[in-house]
Amino acid sequence: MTKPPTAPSERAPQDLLRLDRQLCFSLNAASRAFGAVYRTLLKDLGLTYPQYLVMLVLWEHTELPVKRLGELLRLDSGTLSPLLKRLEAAGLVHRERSAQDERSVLVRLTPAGTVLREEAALVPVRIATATGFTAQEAGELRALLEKLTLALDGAAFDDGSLCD
Amino acid sequence: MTKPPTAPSERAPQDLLRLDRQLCFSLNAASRAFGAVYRTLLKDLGLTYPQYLVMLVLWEHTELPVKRLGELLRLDSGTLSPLLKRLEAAGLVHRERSAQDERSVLVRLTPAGTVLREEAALVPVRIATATGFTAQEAGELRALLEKLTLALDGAAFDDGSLCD
DNA sequence: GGGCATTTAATTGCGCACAACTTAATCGTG
DNA sequence: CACGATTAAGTTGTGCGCAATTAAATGCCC
Repeated sequence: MTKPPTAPSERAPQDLLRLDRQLCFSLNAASRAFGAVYRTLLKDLGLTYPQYLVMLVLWEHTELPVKRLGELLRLDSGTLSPLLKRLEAAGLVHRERSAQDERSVLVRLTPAGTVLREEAALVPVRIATATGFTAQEAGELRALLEKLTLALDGAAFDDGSLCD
Repeated sequence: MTKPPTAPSERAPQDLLRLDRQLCFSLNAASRAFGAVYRTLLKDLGLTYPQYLVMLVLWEHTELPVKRLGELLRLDSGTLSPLLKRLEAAGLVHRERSAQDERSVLVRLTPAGTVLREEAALVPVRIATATGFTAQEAGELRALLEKLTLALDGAAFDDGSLCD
């Protein structure tokens, strides 16, 4: 039942397979658990979790093109276009072609979208409570996650071992 | 532009909002970055990332009911049923009603599904390389994620502040 | 200025995640 | 044994994530 401590360099393939499963899986599980808590908290606001992320960006920037929104959230137009269409149907955002560059579409908060910020003010507090994390733990976790994301992004593009 | 250091107990709502965004978002981003790397690695095997997770469980347990599979992966039949149907169509698993309990469906590896394990052997190694993480870092991250998941699961169910 | 590559959104198609519901088998209690 | 409650899978519908494609505007270079 107990696993003998093994030096990293001597790990057997089975251990790697297990370790791997646990890391990618625990990340997946945590992400979905987070989503579940957000979902219950956001139900009253009529927002999904990804929609909430978009609103968070807009509450900081007020108006910005879809392109920039996608860069900030790591999402492409295939995801954002229908999502923004739903937010527009809900009356929270307005979309219009940029006058300077007619290819670009500017997303802007409506008054209703701006007001929603007040109603959403409690969400982060409740989330922080739900995690039970201290600021140190949260910071530590974020640092690890950002390091991981950076490494994985790099590997996906310029690591030859992945693209054989 | 620079943020003055503030004691956690005195954080203003805006800071909480930002911190919150960064934590849930970095988790989301890392999870999707992970998925992207797996996707490229698994393309040759004809597996999606969730399908790979199912196969990982099956490679350990050989045969088990859908119910148990769902518990291990935190997925319900709404997700697993069509996924398993696709794995069965690909010839990797076999499904049949349990004789003991006709409500239950047993999922079992086919010979092809068993053989696929050999082909998948390199995946965890490449993933480990892509993360660039030491075993310590990976362990530390997993510990934080599991603690987080546990806290979030608890909050979703028995925390009154979430269900008002 | 004309023609071609690039950029930006939108659309289409597929698979996953989840809620709500349906169906069928089993359990429990009288 | 009967009958209501519970349990396990499957189905349906909605939304997200992403690849691939399309359409339109812009930039560039001769």
